[in-house]
Amino acid sequence: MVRHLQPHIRYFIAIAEELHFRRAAERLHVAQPVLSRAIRQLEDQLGVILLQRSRRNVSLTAAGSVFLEECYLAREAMKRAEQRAIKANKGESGRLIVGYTDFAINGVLPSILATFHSHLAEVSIDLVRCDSHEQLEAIEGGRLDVGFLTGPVSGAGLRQVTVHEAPYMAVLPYHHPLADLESVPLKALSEEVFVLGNMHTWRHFVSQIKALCFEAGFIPRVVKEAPNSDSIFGLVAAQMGVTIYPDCDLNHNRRDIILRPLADTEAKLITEMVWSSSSTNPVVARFVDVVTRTRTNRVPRCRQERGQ
Amino acid sequence: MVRHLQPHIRYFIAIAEELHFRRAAERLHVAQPVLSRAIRQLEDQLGVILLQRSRRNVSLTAAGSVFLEECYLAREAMKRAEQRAIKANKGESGRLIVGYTDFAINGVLPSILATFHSHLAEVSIDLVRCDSHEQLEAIEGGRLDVGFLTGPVSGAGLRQVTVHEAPYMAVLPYHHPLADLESVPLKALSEEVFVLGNMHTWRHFVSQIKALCFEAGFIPRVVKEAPNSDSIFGLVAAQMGVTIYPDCDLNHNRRDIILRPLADTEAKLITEMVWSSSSTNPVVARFVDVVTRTRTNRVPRCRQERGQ
DNA sequence: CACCACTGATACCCTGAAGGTATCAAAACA
DNA sequence: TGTTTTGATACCTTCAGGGTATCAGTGGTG
Repeated sequence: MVRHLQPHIRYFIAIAEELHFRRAAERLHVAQPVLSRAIRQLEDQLGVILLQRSRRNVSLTAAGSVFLEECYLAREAMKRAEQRAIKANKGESGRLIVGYTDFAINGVLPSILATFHSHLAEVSIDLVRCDSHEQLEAIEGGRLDVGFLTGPVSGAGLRQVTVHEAPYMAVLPYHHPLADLESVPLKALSEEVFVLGNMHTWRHFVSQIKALCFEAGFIPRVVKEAPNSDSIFGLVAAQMGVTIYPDCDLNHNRRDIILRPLADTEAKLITEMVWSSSSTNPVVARFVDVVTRTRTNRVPRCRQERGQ
Repeated sequence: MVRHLQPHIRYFIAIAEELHFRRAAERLHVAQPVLSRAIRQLEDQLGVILLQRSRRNVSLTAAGSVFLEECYLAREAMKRAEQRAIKANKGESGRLIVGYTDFAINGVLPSILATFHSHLAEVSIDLVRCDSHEQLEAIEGGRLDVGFLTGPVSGAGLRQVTVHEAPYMAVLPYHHPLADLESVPLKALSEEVFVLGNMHTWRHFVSQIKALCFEAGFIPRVVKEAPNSDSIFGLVAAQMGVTIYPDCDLNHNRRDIILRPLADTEAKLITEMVWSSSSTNPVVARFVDVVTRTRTNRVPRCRQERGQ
């Protein structure tokens, strides 16, 4: 144990507990005169008599009692400081700033965080809702420790692990003719009009959708851009158009839209956990470690059927 | 300001705040190399890198941030310890064990304590209900700081101040013939039977009542001994007898008994504040000081009349 | 009452931790 | 390329803090 309090304080505590200079000196492994002097100095500095000592008896004064209690608190505070620093160094304590997208928070992130919390309850996690490209900047700039964002990701100094892959689904209004099919060929959507997320916050995702359509041989006609998932689904339900969306929990809560797998593509929306390889925060390594080791537990999901 | 934390901690705090060794050194009035070494030693002792320092930049590691926060707490704890010790020495902080009797707690004590609390809120007062003679023993034995008890008091090493004098009153059942008088001569009670407190807890008080009667030329016939004030008044109301009781607030709350001043005596029940002249607790002196300086404010009391 | 055991305080010495000076090496910048 | 500025290193110095010897009351004991 490191000794961060002045020796005077340690000595005072020992003497106050023993109420005996020689015994306290033995306990502290110092010579008795050392204590006589230390207490005198302490009392001089404070201008307060702490110990009432006669030739035969040592007792605490009222001020000494008060000081002793407070010294205990200070000593505990100092011990705690050491221990927390050591734990923080091992990544077992501290703070972690985690970024997430809508896809992540509606997908795997909650269970990941719950798992991590059960492993290392002393780490406090700050969650920040942040678009994928903003997260990447923040991670590179050191403002974010870990990001959960839409891949693919490339960047020097970034490390990543895929935490989730969600197949793309066709999202159709309830009475749309294509909803009769078990699965929807991507090309079948070429004549449809699309509702998509706007380019500002959905940059990563929308450009992937567009690439997907391009590969299938058409350019999607976007009639509406929406800022968030609810708006997109609402507009589809309102028969403003169709859209393509990854298969995540969020979809299955609505009864006014139909989801169908895409037939002729294996493309998936990839959610990556990303962190900086130059990160100095040990909690990051710890977090990544826990997440990768427990990554296997996926939440099973049942297929939605139209009509009841 | 005394410096009770190891210099290392003070240095670490300064550097963490300045994030600059030279500036921190200036602020601390030490040479810069001192800080380089102190931090290295601190880090060695903890086994934790606290400051990430390149030739051009100093920044806190994650563990360093944690340690800094905890160091602040420890520093505050230590400052607080000093200040409380100094205050305790001046009697402005600390603990006071105060004894009281039923008469005191129903008389002047509440306002005295309220006044003291408004003067010195940092003193915590432990109140102990305790009979007069037990209080005297406890004060002499150092187990009690101040007592509020029934006088007169004599004892070497005891100091005292009279905080209240209450004239004795005749306490009569509601329909008692003597209740017709404005004031009751003590002798008129010589043929009555008495309800008094028992000798165990009411020793001081009962012996004074008996002395009073003896001076008036009779020995009171005690038919009932009761352990507390409520019992005494209840027994009087039940026409078991009369009693003599000091004039204090408690009396005036009952409608089934009548209080009349005693006509032919000036005797009063004296409540003394008593403390040990050898007391080492500065709070005692402070308390006594506050009480004696503000003793003048007595609570005025109106006379009770029979029959609405 | 003389004696002894034991207490905390004092006097004095010594060591090493902590502070100082000079300087270095790397980085940033003009 | 030279200059400035940074934290680190080497080495010297000093005094706070630790040690030993001893003192001076105190209380118990034969």
